[in-house]
Parts: sequence; structure tokens; C-alpha cells
Amino acid sequence: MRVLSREAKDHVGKKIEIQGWLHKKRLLGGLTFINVRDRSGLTQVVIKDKDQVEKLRGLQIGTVLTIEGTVIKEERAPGGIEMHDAKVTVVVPVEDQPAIEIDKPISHKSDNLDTLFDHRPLVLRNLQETAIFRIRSELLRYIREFLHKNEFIEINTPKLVAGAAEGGAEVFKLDYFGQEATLAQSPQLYKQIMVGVFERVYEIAPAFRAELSATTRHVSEVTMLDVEMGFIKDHDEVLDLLQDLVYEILTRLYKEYPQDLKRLNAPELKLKPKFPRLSMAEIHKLYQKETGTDVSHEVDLAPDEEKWICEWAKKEHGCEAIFATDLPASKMKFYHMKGEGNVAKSADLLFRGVEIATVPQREHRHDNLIKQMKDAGVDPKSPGFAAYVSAFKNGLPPHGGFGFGIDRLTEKAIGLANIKEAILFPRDINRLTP
RNA sequence: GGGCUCGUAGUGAAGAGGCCUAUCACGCCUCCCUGUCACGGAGGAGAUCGCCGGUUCGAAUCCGGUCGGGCCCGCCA
Repeated sequence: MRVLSREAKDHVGKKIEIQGWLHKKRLLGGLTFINVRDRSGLTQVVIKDKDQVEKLRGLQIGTVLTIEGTVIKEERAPGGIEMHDAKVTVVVPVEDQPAIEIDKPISHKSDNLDTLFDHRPLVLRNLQETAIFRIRSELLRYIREFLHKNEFIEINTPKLVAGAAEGGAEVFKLDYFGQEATLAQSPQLYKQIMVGVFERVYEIAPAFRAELSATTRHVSEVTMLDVEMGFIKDHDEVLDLLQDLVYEILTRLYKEYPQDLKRLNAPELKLKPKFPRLSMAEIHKLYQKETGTDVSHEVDLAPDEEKWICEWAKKEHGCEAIFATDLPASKMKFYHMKGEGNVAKSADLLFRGVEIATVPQREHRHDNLIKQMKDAGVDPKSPGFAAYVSAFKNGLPPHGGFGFGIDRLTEKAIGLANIKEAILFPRDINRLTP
């Protein structure tokens, strides 16, 4: 019967069998230490028998092993226990030298990220890397638990679609049995349709962006959390939902995974239950006053301004998350709701210097929507939009939601420098493999 | 799409016209070592310095081209 590394401590004095990968060998003459890695962690095995040590000669890190031995309580061992009188069985020998060393932290310097991604199958076995993706998995679990608690239904919508959901952004085109199709850049239209069914829905799925962006915060395949909620009182209710979600998942992460976050040198989390909310105009004014940079003609926040306002919120409010509200109407999508004056009922959530979500209220009134579609150059009668429009004809309540970048969230939750470090197999303008 | 940068053993770095027969660390191979946990010690193998061309008596080093990366801007999650 196989025992996992984390359970070995419950078998002191007993003979057990563990299985895993050879993670590290240390030969001290008459005494050999090896670390065996399994899904639950590492176990230290002490081997004295020359014949057993000899079985590992020439075998590299990654060799798959079964070890039989007796669990001993030992102060000097990491974790307080180790295995003695080990009988080694090589399940799968690895003889070629691995391209990357995985038993110590790997440099994430931007110049070398390419090597990290080229050797992904191996690199991901590094304990530091596994910590990143365990955290990502837990964040997704927290999100699902929060949304489930709030009666949201998880949906799945098509990624092969006929037209672009959001006019403007670049899409990937492909041949669909002789017809032109695109890869969905957002489930926007579908999730709004689904408000008419379940009121509250969400989806966690890839979104495809063909933009020629080459930065530390862009990839061409992103994992998006898309949430949509019906019967809202006002735009603030949507902001509250996102705020509560982010507050809960981040505080939970920092409470439950302090050791992994420390291993990854994550910064200390500073968050308040109520995030500051400043209008875009107010942020421009503050930024201009503090830095002297004239941004009065900018419609959007420049990357530097995003970083600056996050630092400001951390210093002034002790909160690393901040809402930029009242986004300019000129940046509105046709399905957004217009606000008072020249602004949209839309906000961005900024966290640790980067935009991680956009939170608009939707235009739910059929006639207004049609007008906004036409103004945006979208034909409401075209096959790609007819079904969408019919959902409004058949009654959609006031609703709003958000698109939330899971990759950026993971990156920033840990304090990584590049979004790609938070993605198992990242896709960008130069990378389609592995 | 625009701008700026970088390519040297398996990996990470040093070398900036001759001192390079290219240096160091980690890894790998051989040997020594009974408490390692970034083990330690001795020895060894491994690089046509991304590629092509040019300048020069002489190029890893200078110039041009090319291929492959990275960062920033625009745009966005």
C-alpha cells in the first residue's frame, strides 16, 4: 500500500512503501540521503546498503522510484521523520541529464523566461513552480466557492463563434467547414443571454486575443472569470460583489498558504474590506498634482498611472486594490450603460499596479441597446447578434458583471513580474509550443 | 505596429580588438567522505562565442545583414 509523504509521520516505527520521483541525491560515503517527491511533498530516505545505493548510479533527477522502508522519528531530518533500511525499486529510470536543475529555485529573470518555457515539463516540477500553480488552483477554488455561496451558476459557452463579441479587438480567424469562424475573445453576449435564464451566472474559460502586444501583462490566450448578475439595484452593487470576492479570495490565500507565498517571496498583503473608489477624473487630478505630468487629455490610465495610483491607495488607505470608476464614454462598448455626463457606468479594478477586471453595468433596455449597436457599426440583425438581441426582446432585467483576468490575479497575488510565469503553457505572439 | 535592448558549454553568468589554447558557478562523469538538507574535498569531460558577410596583420569583442529572445509604448484581462 502506497503511503504519501505527508502521511509518513503517522507510521513511525512501521514499514511502509512510498512512490515518487527522485528529487535530490546526496552521497556521503557510507551514508546516502535521497529526497523523494510525490504530490504531497518530499520524504527523506537514508540508505546505508551499498547495493541499494548502487541501483541509483547514473540515474538522474526525475527517476520514478518505489521505496520500501521503516519510518523513523529523527530530529535532524526535515519534517522530523525519515525512512531507514530502504529497499529501492527503479520504476522508470531517467538516464539523460535534465536540461534544467529543479531542486533549487529557478531564476525568473525576464531574459531567461524563454528557457523556462522551452523546458516547461521539467521546470514545472520545481517546488517553487508547483507552488505557483497550487496557488492558482486554490484561487480558482475560492472563487467557485464564493460564487456558489452567492447562488451563481457555472456555465460553459462556445469558444468557436461566428463574429467578434466586442468590436475593435483583434480576433483569431479560422476555417469552420468552409465558413469563417473566430475564437471567442469573451463570453460577453452569452453570459448576458444567460442572465435571462439563471439571473446569476459565471464562467471560467479561455479567451483568445490576437492583439500584437508584447508586454509583461499580455498573452494571446487568457483565462477569464466572467460573471454576470441580474436584478441589480445599481452599478455599485456589481462593484460590491467584485470587491467582496477579491477580498475573500486574497485574504483566504494569505491565511492558508503562508509557506508557499513565502517561498515565492510574495509581498505582504494590504487589503481593506472596502476598496477606495475614485473616478478616472479624480485619479488624473491626483496624479497630475503629485507628479506634474499632464494627463488631462488622456482618456485612459497609462501604465505608469495605474502603478502610481495603486501605490497611493496602499499608502493612503492601506489597500492594494482600488476601483477607477466613471470611465470615459468614448471608451464604451455598445453593451455598456451610459452614465451621467460623458462617462460610462463602468469601472476598472486595479491591484498591485495592473488592471485585473473591468466592471460595467449593461444597457438592458432593448431600444437603447439597438441604438448603441448601430452607433458602434454593429448590425443587430446579423446572424452573430440576432439571438443576443432576442434575449432583450424577451426580457432582461437590469444587470451587470465583470471580466476578470485569472492569470493577472495569480501573477499579482504572488507578486510575480510577468503574467506568463503564472501560466502553465503560455501563448504569446512568439510562442505556440509547448 | 513603433521605440529600445540582448544572443558565450546542459543552465546561469564574466570577458568589450592581441594577455582567449575563452573564465567562473551550478549541473554531469570518476574517486574520497556516516547526518546531509544550496553537503564538503580531489580530478575530468563538455562551447565551431546564434547564423552569414565585411573591416583588420589579428574579431567572442568593431560594422552590415539575418534569425531568435527580452523590455517599454499603443491596446487590453
